Amino acid sequence: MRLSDAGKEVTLSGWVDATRAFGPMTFVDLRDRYGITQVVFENNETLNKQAAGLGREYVIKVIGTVRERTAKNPNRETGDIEIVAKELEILNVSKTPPFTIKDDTDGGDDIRMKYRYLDLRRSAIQKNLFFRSQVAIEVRKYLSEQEFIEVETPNLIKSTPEGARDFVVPSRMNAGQFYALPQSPQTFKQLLMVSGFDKYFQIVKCFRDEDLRADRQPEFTQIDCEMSFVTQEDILNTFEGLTKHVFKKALDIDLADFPRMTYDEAALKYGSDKPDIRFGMEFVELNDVTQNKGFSVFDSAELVIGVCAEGVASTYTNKTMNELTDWVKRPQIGAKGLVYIKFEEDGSIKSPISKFYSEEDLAAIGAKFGAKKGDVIFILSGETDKARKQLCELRLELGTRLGLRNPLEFKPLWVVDFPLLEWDEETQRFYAMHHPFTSPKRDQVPSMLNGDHETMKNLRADAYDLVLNGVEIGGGSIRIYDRDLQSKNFKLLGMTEEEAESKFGFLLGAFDFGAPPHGGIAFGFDRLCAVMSGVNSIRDFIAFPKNNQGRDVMIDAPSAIDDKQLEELSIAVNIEA
RNA sequence: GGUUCGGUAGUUCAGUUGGUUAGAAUACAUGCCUGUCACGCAUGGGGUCGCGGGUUCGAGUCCCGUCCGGACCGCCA
Repeated sequence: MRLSDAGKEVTLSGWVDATRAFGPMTFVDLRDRYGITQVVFENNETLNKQAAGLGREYVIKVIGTVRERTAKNPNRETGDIEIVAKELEILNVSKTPPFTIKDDTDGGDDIRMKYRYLDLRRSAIQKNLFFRSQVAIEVRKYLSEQEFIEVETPNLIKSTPEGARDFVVPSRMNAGQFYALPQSPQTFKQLLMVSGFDKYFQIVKCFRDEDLRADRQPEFTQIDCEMSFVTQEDILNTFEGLTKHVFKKALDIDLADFPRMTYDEAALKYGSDKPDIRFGMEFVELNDVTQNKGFSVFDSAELVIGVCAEGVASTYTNKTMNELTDWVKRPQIGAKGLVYIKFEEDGSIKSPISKFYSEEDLAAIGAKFGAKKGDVIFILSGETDKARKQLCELRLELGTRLGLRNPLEFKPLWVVDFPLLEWDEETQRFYAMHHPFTSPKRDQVPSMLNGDHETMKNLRADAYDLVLNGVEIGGGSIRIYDRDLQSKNFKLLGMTEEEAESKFGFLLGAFDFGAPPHGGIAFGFDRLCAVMSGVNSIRDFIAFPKNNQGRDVMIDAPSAIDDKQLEELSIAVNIEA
């Protein structure tokens, strides 16, 4: 209700957000999903008394007249008006809620989750769910216009212990056997391509029984898509279009064309397959200018690599340097130490390694970065992959400290040309980098069919990720659609022919009946909503999320089941007491 | 499996080197108040300091164990 409604008689229902009583008059803030409206009770002793007795979160219905206020409240959208009540009905009472239902609630995560239905009354969370709904609507609109068809695929499927752990569901009618919940509808959408649906999508729940994070839930939602008769280029264009459409409609932001970067380039420049390109600070390799100068740490390192932070020489004191050194030495990062070179404003160069390096040596290192007066270079060294990963973390931390990671600035990019396979030393076998249905690049098919071990390591796939602000929000690939190539891939992944047949026989069988070339992509829908809102945690974009331990503390799940249920399922629980 | 931070009033937190009866804000209750909107003022009730053990004359504080929550590493094709 706004000023234009003044004079109207209205009926308003909602929850009591707050009451302010002044003897003969009482103000009640009435809250519903549209906002908060002030109701005033005056000139009616009975009604006023009743209103003054209302508790927080009582559900009431008020009949009254909209009136322009004498004392307006510019901080509230409804602040120009109030409802002068002539009737009040208490529809329900409420206990005092355990935390305040405000945007800046006093409740901690724990108690908010336990009373999630109250937490969901807060406009901050409601806003997130409305946003999520809007994004879903825009996704459906865009894909429908492109002639995609939404098809539901089953949730009770077959366990495939490749990849993430499955959640399993025992079958009562098939004693001793289990369904698995899908980690993704991957094989079904490929079968839909074999069936000729051409362009498929589904906004779908997926399940993975792995440890959780702020941006990871055991059940989460994907925008799952697949297309036939397409190349990687077609897919990137289609879904870049989808992303732009959603940003325009939901946030009124026009995204520029997405840059593309190969996996190798991302590793080299950012030490990550999901680089945050809102800021520069690209890696520079320093082996040539740092080694053979007598500093044994660098001399013995496989890789010496650094980043340059601009203009921090004067503000980054010894204390800051010690802090950052401790930070990279934490077990989560695992660096042995941190070397810095300060290019002071007065032209001097300061560094803890200056006894090994002459002024010219240090200047030469600086030149590699184009370092100016006032800049600081941070250097890590060690085994190549580790050093890159550690420097990636440091770069992000420095970016955060320097305010270069504005959560409401959006810089998407495609990372392409992922390796097909990853060699695991421990188990002495290959794992699929994306998944076992991913196709190698077309020109690499012959080497995949005939190559040696080293060749396999270097195979590149038509696999791609959509990365937004350092977060992977989508990933996909062109699939194998040839039976022999798929069999070869399963074999490379350490599966015997029998295993491949029992796990994926249905798919291989389908490939015998005219499978079209196809490929697709899946977006993490919860994550997309969170990143678009500039938030790291996906929990407040999910109505009823689970905690770090995978528990729903509101309904107290998971929980034990009756012996009778166990018996029906032919299951015995075996827990050490 | 591991690292790390936390657990004190309904809630959010403070609590010094181990030392009197554990505090604040807010919420709640009662009373006053005709323009508040974080209303104000006054009064009041409210505590298994997560749990168990230990050290000590004495433990919210120190030690060990354990449970719970947050963030992270491993893991997440």
